[in-house]
Amino acid sequence: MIKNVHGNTVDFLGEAIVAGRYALGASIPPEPVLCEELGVSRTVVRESVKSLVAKGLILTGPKVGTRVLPSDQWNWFDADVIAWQVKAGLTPDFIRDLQDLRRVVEPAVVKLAALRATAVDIAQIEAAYAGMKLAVTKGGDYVTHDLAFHQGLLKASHNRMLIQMSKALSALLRTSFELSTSKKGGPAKSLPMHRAVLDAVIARNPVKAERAICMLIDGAHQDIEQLLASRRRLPLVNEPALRLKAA
Amino acid sequence: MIKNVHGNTVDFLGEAIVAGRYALGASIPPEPVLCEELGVSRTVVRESVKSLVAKGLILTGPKVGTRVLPSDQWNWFDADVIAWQVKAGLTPDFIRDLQDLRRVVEPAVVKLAALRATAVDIAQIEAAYAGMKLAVTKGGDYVTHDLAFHQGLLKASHNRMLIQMSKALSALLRTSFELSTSKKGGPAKSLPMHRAVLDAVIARNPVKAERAICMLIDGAHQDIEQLLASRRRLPLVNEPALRLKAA
DNA sequence: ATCGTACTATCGTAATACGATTACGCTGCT
DNA sequence: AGCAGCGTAATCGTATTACGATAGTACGAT
Repeated sequence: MIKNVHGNTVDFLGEAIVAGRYALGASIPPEPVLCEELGVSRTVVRESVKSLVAKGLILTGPKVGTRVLPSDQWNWFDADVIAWQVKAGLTPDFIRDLQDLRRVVEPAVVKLAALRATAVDIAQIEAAYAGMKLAVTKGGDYVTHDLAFHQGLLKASHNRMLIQMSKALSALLRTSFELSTSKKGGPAKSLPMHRAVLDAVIARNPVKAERAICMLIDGAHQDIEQLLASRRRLPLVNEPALRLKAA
Repeated sequence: MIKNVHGNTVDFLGEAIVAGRYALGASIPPEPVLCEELGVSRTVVRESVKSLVAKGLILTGPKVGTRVLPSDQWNWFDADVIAWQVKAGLTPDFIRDLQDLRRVVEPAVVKLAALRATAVDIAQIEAAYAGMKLAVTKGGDYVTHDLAFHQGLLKASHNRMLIQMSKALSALLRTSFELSTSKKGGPAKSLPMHRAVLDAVIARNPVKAERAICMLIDGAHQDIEQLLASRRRLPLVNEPALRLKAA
């Protein structure tokens, strides 16, 4: 996936930082060194650094260099930051945070969606559900439609802040699904629960919708807990990935 | 407040975009034009643009120029974006979104805080409460300590995602307070409610804590609704603010 | 031993040049 | 006259060089 020099550089540095390859001190190599290591001009390095500053990952200053900020100052709802964390390996802490978030947000979202969903919103969610159903009966990509389903709910809440969480929740859902497949009948079991949520939203019944989504979440919650219990260590990606320009 | 050329440029462009001064089309002037208008080099303009891209406000491409993205793709949890929105004027939509968020997040946060707060967390919240009390009895800055109180609760939830919302919620709290002052006895009335929340957290009683914070939120909610009802138009900031370097 | 000053590493900004990409308009064909 | 293919130009992307600004560090003076 070759985008451009800037994008590659941002990704490289972002991944490295999120993966913890640089300590929190005043660690990152000075700009000229990065230029040489990555084989790009200082222009690109600087613009990339600015992007990372904008995402709250680092801090720069004359002579102080470029230092990594504590992770609680990072923009954890930024799509790139999440992607880098996912690529670097989902730490138990991160998953736990995401689970908290989901248990907080999704019930509230479906309540709002039940109150505010437009016909278009519902049509989109219905389409996603159809895709899920098809994937179960005829085989196919279940997770994509599952994500679309939940994203549709987010959108139907008509709240910009809540919609922001889409990327974060997707990361969790994808992980949760990743192991649901290994268990037989995961999708088949969760399908009717999704239907129940959608029906409650269509019926404009917030209470019912909330109950339904909670059942869904609890199921996934158990799966995740099993996952965390089973594999103590999560996979880490380690790639040299220097020389961005070539390829 | 003079930071540096880059910071000023980002702020200028960010404010302009958030304030809606550029339409959604392919609107923003080309880089050379911005250079001349702002009196800065292209280097600065480009780095600033990259920062805004990183925050999801704009999108760039050769020949297509720099176009503003729809606001639901912006990083609404970014501190800068929120600051720009606040400065540009809190639209009713924005306040409504924030209120939704608060009603969703804060109850969940205090429940988690009641379970997870450390002695240090509680000490910090207690200090904030002391500040609030002092402000009420002897006069002083109430809102700062109020913000510290809620921020302390966020931190005590020990969830990175939830902590992120601090900046957003602060914007709402500050607004909510802005008019509580105009009403007599606002702080005096809210003080015991804060105490109740803190006591419940110390007692490690999530249910009680949630009930207490809900009362607090409902009070603020009513204030805000009054505000929205009373003034149909909210103040907008309009400043030419060209020539960033001078001053 | 402590304070102050000079030094130097590192980022900040500017200016210029050229390459890459793509929207737009033109030309030529049907 | 309408459409398709191609060329052109506008605009961003990247590289290079140069110098200014800042802040940490070390040395020297008191």
